[in-house]
Amino acid sequence: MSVERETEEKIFEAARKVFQARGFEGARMQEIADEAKINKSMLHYYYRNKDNLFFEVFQAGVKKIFPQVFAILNKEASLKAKISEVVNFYHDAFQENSQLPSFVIFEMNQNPERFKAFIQAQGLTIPQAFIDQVYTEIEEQQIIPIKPHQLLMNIISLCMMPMVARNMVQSLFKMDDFKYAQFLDERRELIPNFIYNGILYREEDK
Amino acid sequence: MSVERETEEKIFEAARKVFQARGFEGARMQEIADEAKINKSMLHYYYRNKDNLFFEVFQAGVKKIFPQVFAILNKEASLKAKISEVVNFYHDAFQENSQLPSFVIFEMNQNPERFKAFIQAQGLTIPQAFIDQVYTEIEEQQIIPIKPHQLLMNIISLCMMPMVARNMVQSLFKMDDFKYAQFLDERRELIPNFIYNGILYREEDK
DNA sequence: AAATAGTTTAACCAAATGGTTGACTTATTA
DNA sequence: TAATAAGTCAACCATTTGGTTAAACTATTT
Repeated sequence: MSVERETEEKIFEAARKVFQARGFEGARMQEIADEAKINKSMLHYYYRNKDNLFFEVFQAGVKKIFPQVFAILNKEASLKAKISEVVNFYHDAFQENSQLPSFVIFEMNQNPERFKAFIQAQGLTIPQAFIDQVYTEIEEQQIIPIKPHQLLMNIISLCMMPMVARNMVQSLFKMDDFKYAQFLDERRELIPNFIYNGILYREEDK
Repeated sequence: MSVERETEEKIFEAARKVFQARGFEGARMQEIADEAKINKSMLHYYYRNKDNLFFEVFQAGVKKIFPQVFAILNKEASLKAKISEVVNFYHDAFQENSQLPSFVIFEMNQNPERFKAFIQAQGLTIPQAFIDQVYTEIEEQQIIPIKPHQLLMNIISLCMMPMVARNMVQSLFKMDDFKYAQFLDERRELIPNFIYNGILYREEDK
């Protein structure tokens, strides 16, 4: 690879940008070519067609979101620590690239069948270690009874929703970009406490 | 209006269906016409162009999501009761039409400027009554200190995310439609408890 | 019932879009 | 250095798409 980034890589990066911003249907091959500063034919030379190029971008997106989170859930650590780490991961990973979750979610809704296969081929499943841990902590009366999937859904919801619905929330809450960044940053501490309080077992509640 | 639903209404309903399923860019005027079982020219006769028709659908969507929730938050009731009611509202309203939140959020991201004006013109703001109530309950040491906007963000996140990311979550959790409906139904009870535990003030925590 | 206004349709149209072609240039190999 | 392969480009193409038009049909008004 020379000093100049190779064409294929430039195309991918441009495609990522355009697809994430506009979605599959809204993206134009010409815009991707312009963004990459190359001829439109190059897109087809390297990626054959729009579907292919899109799928590469989508795949890469999914791989950025889930494997790391599942890795964290698989670690040796307390539930509390894991939750904090997941929350921080999401807030770090998508601080700049906040379009990614929205992109993956929307395109997944557009074509569920097509990507279900891919996700399952990748072996992306909620780790058994996490499931076991939740049930253990319930038995030990450290947390209240809650299904692991529900708990994980809560964690993901609290982290991702403010990114996915960013523009909607910014409008409703009348926050500019700076204020919203601040708002998201507050959530790093708030969410883990909120979640852990929400599931903490307490003698006097019984 | 005759026994036959009027053309304009048929068009709107078809447009709603197609735009919500495919998004603005993915929607085809011909598909809307087919869905409404009328000639494509009728779309332009009644709604002038695609942008117009889309905006009508988008507007109606926003009005279905927010005003009712804000009305609930404005009521005379305890915070706990309001939270339960909002959660139930979301789960009732989008049990069938679960595409709506995803649609509004995605299109809002596509064109933030255009719709910011509309949302503010509608006077859609988080009710002052709710804000005051949160601060009052904090002072009375009924709940822990939390900014009202953060609390509301948590409520909305926990309710909407499982609908917005439905297909993604279904794939990851390997749930079929029936199981997922069950999963969502469990959340009706789970979320209010989870939230209220999460913010409840407790002597011994201090 | 004649005239007018509102509604519906089939046939068109221009622009945009994903994709192809064939010539040309640059790098690699023998 | 000649031949071959890889990479790049401008011009082109077929199809799709939002939108228009003008004629026909229907309901309303005078």
